[in-house]
Amino acid sequence: MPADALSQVFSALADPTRRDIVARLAVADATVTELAEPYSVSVQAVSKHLRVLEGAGLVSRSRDAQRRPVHLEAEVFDLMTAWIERYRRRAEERYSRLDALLAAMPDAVDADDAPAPATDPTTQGEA
Amino acid sequence: MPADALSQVFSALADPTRRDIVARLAVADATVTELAEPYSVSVQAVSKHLRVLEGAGLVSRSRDAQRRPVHLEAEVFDLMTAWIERYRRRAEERYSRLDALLAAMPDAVDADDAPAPATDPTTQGEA
DNA sequence: GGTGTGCTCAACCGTTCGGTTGAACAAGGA
DNA sequence: TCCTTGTTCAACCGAACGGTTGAGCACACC
Repeated sequence: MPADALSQVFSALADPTRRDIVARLAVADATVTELAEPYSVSVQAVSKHLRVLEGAGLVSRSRDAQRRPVHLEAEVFDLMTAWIERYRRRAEERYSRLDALLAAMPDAVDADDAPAPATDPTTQGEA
Repeated sequence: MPADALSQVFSALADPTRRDIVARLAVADATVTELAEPYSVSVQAVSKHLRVLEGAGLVSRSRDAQRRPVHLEAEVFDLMTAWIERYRRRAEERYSRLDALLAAMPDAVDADDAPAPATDPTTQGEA
């Protein structure tokens, strides 16, 4: 079962080796052995990492004789950015609202006790 | 061993339940039982999720009698955004360069064969 | 055709992960 | 004081993860 796209992308990037691979692919396409060279793991391990990255849509592979050049696909990044921005923005709006609230009632408000007016219950779930 | 910050954040958000928790915390702070209510898992499981989110710095917890209100910390998002933007931008630059290259030499260039000029070897690793 | 190279498939291994249940702790309310 | 509520701790379980080694496949080169 392929899990949702966002989960795949985040979990693909949760591994430092995979992030480093992405970083290197951002400067140039590379083959599996080229990618494996700087690490102290087997080529097979890197091949597995690439399969994960490909599954997440972060990377694509073409054919060049025996070689399988790996190419970074930048579009998927937008998926993450969209998710992140959505909730960051919301959180920030909430702070502004809290600031306004605190400004409006200048005494006796314990910040930890705010009952949270729940202003925007729409579009709550992501799925 | 606490793993690097970026790995923790990405891996924390790789779980759909945890992402949903973040989404809900973006609209208002909540206690553990409140957060657990909509899901079909035990409160303990949610408590574990929160520990992961806290470890990643995505969330903070205060005290209110027996309750432990959970609060979304928006700053960590910047860490991810910075990483993502860095490599997305690089990849896009590379496409522009490739476009320019292809425009400059209108014949006989096999895109898959580019030997990768390694334009910016500095700041290659992230750690 | 045979050999070497690049890569993947398959099986296995130890660790981590998400979940469970059961017990414990902490604090307010009767 | 006892009880209930909110939360965490501890032990356990099955599945997934990151890694290994060994075999196999696909293709270029001699």
